[in-house]
Amino acid sequence: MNIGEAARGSGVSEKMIRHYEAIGLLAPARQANGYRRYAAADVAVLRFIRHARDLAFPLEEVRRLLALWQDRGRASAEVRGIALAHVAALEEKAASLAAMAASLRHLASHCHGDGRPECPILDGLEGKHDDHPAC
Amino acid sequence: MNIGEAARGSGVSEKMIRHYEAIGLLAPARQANGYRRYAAADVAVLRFIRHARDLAFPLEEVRRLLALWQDRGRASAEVRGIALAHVAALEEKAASLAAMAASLRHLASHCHGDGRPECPILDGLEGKHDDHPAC
DNA sequence: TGTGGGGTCTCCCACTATGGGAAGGTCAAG
DNA sequence: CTTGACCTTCCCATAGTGGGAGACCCCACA
Repeated sequence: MNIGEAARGSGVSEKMIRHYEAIGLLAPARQANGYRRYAAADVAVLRFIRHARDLAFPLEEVRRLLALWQDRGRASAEVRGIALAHVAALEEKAASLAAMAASLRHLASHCHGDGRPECPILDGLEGKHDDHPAC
Repeated sequence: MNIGEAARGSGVSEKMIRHYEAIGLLAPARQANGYRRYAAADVAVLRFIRHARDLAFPLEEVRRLLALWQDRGRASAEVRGIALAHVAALEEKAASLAAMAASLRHLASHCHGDGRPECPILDGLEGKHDDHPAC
């Protein structure tokens, strides 16, 4: 099948399919006219990549997971190690974002939000209350 | 003061100070020799930017906040609107990352993580259990 | 036979935000 | 006058995705 059908079958855009090929994640065959030809196995690889990306694995980790996936004799311990490290990274980033949200929400909670110019949010960004960070 | 002192005084790297100038967030004076000269007000602007960036405001929103900050007659309602929209965006992203972490952790919890090749994590990425997504 | 339209090819550029590094000018202290 | 710290501009890189241009390829339809 051609790239369009592979895209529809995998849920990966044509652009990204070409990109993944360019960085060596897959190597589809070529037809006489230069078109890429995708076998069912290629589409499976694309789906694997998409699922890994849906979990926000960086492409370099996708590459490692893909290699392990295609290695019949791999030890599941290695996969698990990658996965748990990524879980930790995700949780850390989520916590960091949640902390920012909480801190900004706290600032906003002190802001009247009316037509007047007084604004504790801007004061906070300015650093006015650096001496009273807790409140 | 020169850029180095402004950097130390604001916590913003020289590189980024020049970048912020290039995109029009501040406009320091120039000395005869071509060096940038920063007044205390410029450093205050840089600190404001840094605090906004610490809360992950995109630079385009920093620009709007900066304009409001420097506008004596602004309505705090507009600031509050920007801030709360950003809080919502942060919380949404945090929730999304937390969901990914939970889902990957769930996969990993079924993985022995020993020397054997069986690996539910890779199976999940492959999409093997698309018919039993709940478990 | 010609034409239109849809698919595909390769390139280049854009985005966000940050940093590295090169090649060169400036200035103060020794 | 040299040395070293500081400053300048300019180019490149990162990660992942998309947009678009200009050029083929192929098939159907008139």
